[in-house]
Amino acid sequence: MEKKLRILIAEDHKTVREGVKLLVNAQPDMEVIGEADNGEVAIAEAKRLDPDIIIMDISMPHVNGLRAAKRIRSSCPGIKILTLTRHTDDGYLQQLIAAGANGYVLKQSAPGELINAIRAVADGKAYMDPALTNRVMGGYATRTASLRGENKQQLTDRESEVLRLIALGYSNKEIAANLDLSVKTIEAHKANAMRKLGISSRIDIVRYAILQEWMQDT
Amino acid sequence: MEKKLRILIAEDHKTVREGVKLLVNAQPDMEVIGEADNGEVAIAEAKRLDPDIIIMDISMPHVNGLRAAKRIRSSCPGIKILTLTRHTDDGYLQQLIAAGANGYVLKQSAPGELINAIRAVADGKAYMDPALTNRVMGGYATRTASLRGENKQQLTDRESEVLRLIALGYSNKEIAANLDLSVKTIEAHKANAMRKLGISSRIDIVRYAILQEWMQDT
DNA sequence: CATGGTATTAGGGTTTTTCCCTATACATTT
DNA sequence: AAATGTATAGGGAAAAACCCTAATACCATG
Repeated sequence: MEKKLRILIAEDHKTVREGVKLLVNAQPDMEVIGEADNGEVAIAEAKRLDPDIIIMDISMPHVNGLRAAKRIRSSCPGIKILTLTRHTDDGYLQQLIAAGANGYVLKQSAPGELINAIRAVADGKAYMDPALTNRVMGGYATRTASLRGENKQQLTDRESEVLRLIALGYSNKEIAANLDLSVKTIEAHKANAMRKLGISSRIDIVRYAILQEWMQDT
Repeated sequence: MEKKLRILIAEDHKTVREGVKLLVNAQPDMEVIGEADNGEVAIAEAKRLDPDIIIMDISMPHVNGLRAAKRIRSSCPGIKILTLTRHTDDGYLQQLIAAGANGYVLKQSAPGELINAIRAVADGKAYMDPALTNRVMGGYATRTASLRGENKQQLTDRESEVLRLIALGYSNKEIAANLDLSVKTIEAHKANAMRKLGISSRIDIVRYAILQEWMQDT
């Protein structure tokens, strides 16, 4: 086997960090070699561990991901930086590109998206979450992206609600009783949501839920 | 309906806090009205919110649960204090009783144990986790406790392993493949573990796992 | 050392849950 | 008006989980 991709995770939410680790380590060609819960530690760990790729949350305490990215870019130019964020609507996007981030993935995307992004970035490509491509292109690429079949459909509120309850361990029947709907309806929402995310098992739902930090709210 | 029991959670691990909240709010006669992630905040919130009961982790940063318990006992004598801990073997037990804690529950007990404890303490009774009764009684009560059927059997490593994987969303089949065992064996471990804990659904397993902080390791 | 408890493993048969396909009503967009 | 997407749900097939039982192995205690 080839040498595995060595990955450093910089992310202040422990749960998300663990979720990402779970996902990455499940790939045969990747391994998480370190973690950091703020930008300062991320910079130090980057120097110490010399990972192939850093997965970095842009909103971290003390030194945020943007500043950490700039400093790592200058001190360790060989390390690829893949930024991860919850927000679709923040102003960091242009700045991150300027700061030299190699990729940009939204937390609300399917877990597989992150894996795709890691492979792309490791290959020397730039990676932008499909949901963001439009904005960067000034809206021009809307139709193109759709035609390439790469557009991420986002989940409806009902679908998210159902997935979250499934991740928390409820059966379809329990969810149906809870929301006063037919089990059949729950099944449909679940199936539609999973189709949209391109996932196929309960464990994938749990991973997605952890990335969304759904496991802690309520 | 009677007025609900107003509960304050003092616990530094957010995941556990959220797990307890989930469990407590699922009871029709209880509600979580506040949270604190260290002893200092717990003292302040106790004064501000005047809860009926505080569920307090004894090991918290800054001001630990023991000191917080003492200070709350003196400043707000009407508030019941239920301590929650991971350790069966710490030296705090005697001190906590001296400090005026009304109850003591282990995190590794079944979630239902916590609910029992809350009800007992709210009723003005003292509550001690059955697993701890022996130690307090100087070992004398061993047989008695067993005969009362209140002894908590603790999970074996295999049983814990299986429960944890179930909580993470794996099916029995996947777990069997993972551990190289028959699905039947997984079913047996699951059933035995659930019997020991007195629980009966996947959601209970998830709650238990959250209390154990199993959702973050690995 | 024999006996009883419990841990680990697993099968048979039934019940429950989930999965796949299809369908209707309604809103929005084109 | 037609197409798309959302929310709802049914029928029937497949899969998973559940209940009961049981063999083996180990270990402590009488």
